[in-house]
Amino acid sequence: MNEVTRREQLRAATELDIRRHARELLVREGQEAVTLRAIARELGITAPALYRYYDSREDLLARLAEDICGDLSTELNETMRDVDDEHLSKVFAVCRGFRRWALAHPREFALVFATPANTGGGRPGAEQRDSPHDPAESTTRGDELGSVFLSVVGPLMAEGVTNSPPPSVPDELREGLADSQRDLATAFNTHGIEMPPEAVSAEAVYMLLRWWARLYGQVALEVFEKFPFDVSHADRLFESVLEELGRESGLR
Amino acid sequence: MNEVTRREQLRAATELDIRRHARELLVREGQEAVTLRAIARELGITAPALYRYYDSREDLLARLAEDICGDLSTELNETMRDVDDEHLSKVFAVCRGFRRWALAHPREFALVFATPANTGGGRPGAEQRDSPHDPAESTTRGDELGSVFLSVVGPLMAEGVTNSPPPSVPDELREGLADSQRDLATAFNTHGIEMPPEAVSAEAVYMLLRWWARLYGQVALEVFEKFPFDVSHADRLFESVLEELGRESGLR
DNA sequence: CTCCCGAGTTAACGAGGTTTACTGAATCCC
DNA sequence: GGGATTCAGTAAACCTCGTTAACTCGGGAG
Repeated sequence: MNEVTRREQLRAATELDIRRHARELLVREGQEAVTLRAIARELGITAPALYRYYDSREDLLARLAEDICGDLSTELNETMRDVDDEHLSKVFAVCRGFRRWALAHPREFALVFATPANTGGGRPGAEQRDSPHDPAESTTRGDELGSVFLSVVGPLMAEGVTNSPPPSVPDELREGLADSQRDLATAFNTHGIEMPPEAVSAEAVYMLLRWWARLYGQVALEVFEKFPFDVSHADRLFESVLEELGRESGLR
Repeated sequence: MNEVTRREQLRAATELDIRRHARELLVREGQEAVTLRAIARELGITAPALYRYYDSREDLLARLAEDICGDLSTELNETMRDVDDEHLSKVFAVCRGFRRWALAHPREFALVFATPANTGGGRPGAEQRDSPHDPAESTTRGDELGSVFLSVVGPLMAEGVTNSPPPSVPDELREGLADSQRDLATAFNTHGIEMPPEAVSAEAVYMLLRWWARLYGQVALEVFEKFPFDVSHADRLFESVLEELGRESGLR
């Protein structure tokens, strides 16, 4: 009744090895250095062998991106462990953790958060393939990261803290946010966070979007060094962004 | 006294052709499709011939990025022509124009605004090369875009409008902003915009940073489709970001 | 009329992704 | 247990790519 056969065990092991080495190459030398042949070389096998595990280089990179999301998730979760139970403290901790991670792993950040999502490049219908990996796993890892964010934002919404001063979402937007409210509510359910549906208000969604957009913008600009001039005081600038966000969201 | 010889004329023409075709490939099929051989093929020449014009593929891509900045600049300038003379209107117009352009040219956007800047990948000292192009031109095109933004922000600062309600820059930041104030002041000079030095206040710089970070974040998230859920109402969301920025900056 | 500069060519190298046909060992099933 | 089967891995090959080196050959300069 050994559900996991020896073959599957070995397979899983080398699969892990492949991604470990791929990851190392990505970190050390950048995305374009993540080469099937280079990975195979470091593993002591030949390049075509990798096709037993992945459909193509592109496929491998996509899987790598999922791994990265997973690792970022666990890192953020660890970060939050050492933080007091104030909801806002946790939100701040996650934001700071995200920034720290992005600055420490620029290449991973670029791969996961700034890669144009197949903008018309691929032939349509190139999505489905009956290929060597569990399709059930595919959505899991990517959403793991969302789970972290949700788990930190959820409590805020549940307590309705966000509504204390309504962030005044523009009327023209309110209607458009309805879809997102539904999406977010089901997301909470999916991730096992109990959430009264009325807590997912338009204001809450609007707040969430603002947080993400500003956090992302600030971090991406730092990672890509695309500020209009050198910002030597990036740390303090980031802190003031957080503070501002907290204030505007009616928190604390 | 014909300063521009026939040879130079031809050279400039094909150089333009090269970039035209490179650009087309970038737009149609993405960055990795911009291949020396592909460009040469479309031009009816052979790949090594391109080395008469560029040091390497990387060099060509860098030059392409500058071209793109230039085109974006002229597009933004044209956008602003049809806008009334209210400073705020112009700022909004530039922001909307930037977003429109980014959504219409995702690959160019990715190349120029979301490419990790050689993060330790290159060997140090690989910067200078005595190569086939005018070095005086190199800084010009990239700054052209900055010029557009400055030309629209400048008037605001000059009139001191931004100070009406001081955006309350945190004390810890004020000191760190001094460098940026100097940078910005010299940038105004460089771009031929007269600007009283006292107008480049810490508040003004802080405001500028916020505008850029939020504009960039919102646009990049849209381009890369990295919002946590589908935002069908992206247009209205963007408008509300602008409105919020205007309000927070004490404008109008 | 020469000489030469320089745009463009051909040939070649090494590296990359991917496919095809194969080997040989582990597994499965009777 | 033993043959059939599955499957990780190999070898060879194909095509594309960036880049270099050695050349051709025409227009401009003296």
